[in-house]
Amino acid sequence: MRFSKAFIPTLKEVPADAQVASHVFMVRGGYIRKVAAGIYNFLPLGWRVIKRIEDIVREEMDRADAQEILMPASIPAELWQETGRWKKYGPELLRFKDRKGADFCFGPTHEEVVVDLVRRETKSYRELPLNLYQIQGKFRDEMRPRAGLMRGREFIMKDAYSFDVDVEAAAISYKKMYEAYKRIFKRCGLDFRPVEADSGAIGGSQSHEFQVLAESGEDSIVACDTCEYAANVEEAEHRAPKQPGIMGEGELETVDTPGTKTIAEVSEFLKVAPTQLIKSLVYVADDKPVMVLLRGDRSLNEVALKKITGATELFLARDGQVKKAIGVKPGFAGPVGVSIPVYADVELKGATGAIVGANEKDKHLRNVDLARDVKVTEFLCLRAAEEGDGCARCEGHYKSYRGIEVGHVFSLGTVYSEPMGCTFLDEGGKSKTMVMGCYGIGITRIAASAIEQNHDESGIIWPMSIAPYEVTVLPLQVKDDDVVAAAEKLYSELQDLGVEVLLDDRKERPGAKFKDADLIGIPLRIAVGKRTLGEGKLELKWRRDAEASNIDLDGAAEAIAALISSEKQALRAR
RNA sequence: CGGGGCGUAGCGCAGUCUGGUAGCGCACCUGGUUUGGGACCAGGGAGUCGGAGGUUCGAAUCCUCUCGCCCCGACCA
Repeated sequence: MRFSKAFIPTLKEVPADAQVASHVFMVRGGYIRKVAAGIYNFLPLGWRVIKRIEDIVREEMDRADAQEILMPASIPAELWQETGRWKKYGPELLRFKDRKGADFCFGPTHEEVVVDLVRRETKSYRELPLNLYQIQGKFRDEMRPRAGLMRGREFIMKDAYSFDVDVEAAAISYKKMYEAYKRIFKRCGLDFRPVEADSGAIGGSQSHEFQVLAESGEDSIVACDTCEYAANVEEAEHRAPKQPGIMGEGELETVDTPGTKTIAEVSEFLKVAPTQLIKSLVYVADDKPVMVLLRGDRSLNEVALKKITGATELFLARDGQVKKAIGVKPGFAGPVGVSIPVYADVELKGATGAIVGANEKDKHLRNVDLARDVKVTEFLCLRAAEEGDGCARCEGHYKSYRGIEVGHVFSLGTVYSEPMGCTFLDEGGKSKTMVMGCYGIGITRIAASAIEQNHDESGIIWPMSIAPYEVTVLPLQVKDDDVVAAAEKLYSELQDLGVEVLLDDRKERPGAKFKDADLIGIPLRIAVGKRTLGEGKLELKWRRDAEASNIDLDGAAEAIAALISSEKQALRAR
């Protein structure tokens, strides 16, 4: 492609609504333009990146025996009513009516449609396993779209659905997808971790998120420094401590703590560390109040509490509900003498000398001995994991990271196949329900996360595998015939070798071309200038490196093509 | 959905408090000089001041309503 003919509107200034690197550079580099909140145009460069990512995903999905189909974006409400999601899915589901007034939605995910397809066409165990996938625009009316392509409302997703005869077979399908995902993200040049995720209310047996490690990520994850264990902090288990988290001595006493409602205020007022306090939280689990005890500086792992209580709906109690349950508003709530179930974090087992709310306005209790003074229903691992905690699986310790979720694999069991009657006949002629899995990849989010992970102050640094072009050729003096001729020759030779090349033939000064090249982030840059041309050389620079080097003009195209293909091989082999 | 902020030329912003000819930088067009890290000079085109209503002799500016966008939070197969 010739830059002079290309639709690549680059910007010098940072758009006011962009905060994160991927958003800033994709707008400045002429990759995307906003149409509405969370909805974007993909310009030629942006679309080339998406297509390259899609190609990698297709290759690996096909290799894992999945078959590509395309389902509609518009889905009739009847299908969603069958599974009850028409009611359950909130305002995030974009609903609309056709001219006859029939309800439709713009599919945010396609379980219903694919199950409907498979239940009609697949009748025998001989046809299973079956794995169908599509790459398609999805719409989710997010409350708060943000950060460009990182969290959009309309976005491109690869979604796959597996159908198996039983749980064991489904586990094999799951594993195949898990392995395919690892290959996909590696080939995209991403530094990622598969992490254990909440399989929660949906009921499946397992679930993994694929998280790209990046400071700007929305998710918090912990990963063991010794073994392979990594998990979303919403979900992470951790090793119980050997010693109680709070120790002290003294007589149980009531102290006045006027107006101190938060942990910080109480610790400030009593001149003790927050670690000497016990945080008493009242939650409502399916309409029943429960109390949770944590050390003052910890936070709750809500998923763990959900599992323990078996509740499908769980939320922090409002002031009035707390008052009703234990007779005092939050701020002075405590576990001594309450009649609702009390779940304490294991860290508090054997705790003495703790400070808790007195269940009386403006009063706290000091020197509480949990064993002596509190009726604890159960000690459990309840707090959210933090950096430095002991690993649940080995003797290692956790490091914490921020992550961007680019993929999610999920075993669904029969959650959809059961209500929709997706069955088959087994060898004995008996009707059975298919066991499913679903597997998503955020195609557009991969593009954003690749930039989050690979950029500097000047712009993007694309991995070779997903870059819009593999090499850019810059003729530096457009009025010098020798320079132009050499650049044109190299350009056509590279094209003949099948290299994706962008020739910056614009009548710009060298500085402007360098700046745009850095911004756009094509991994290899060849500068054709009269300085080096006189010695029969071209200047070659990797976008990721600070220094350039010279290569011979003779055979340059072949040498460049070889560099590109070995770079791509390296990503595959990683 | 709660809190905060912003809508003025394609982009970034000033002007709004204190009503009185709509501005600056970048980008764009023309001409000239420049040419290895976003050149310079001269000239030029471009804005229903988000929208509707109101107050006023007069509204970008004051009032009411509304729409859009951004940030924080809550939420999120």
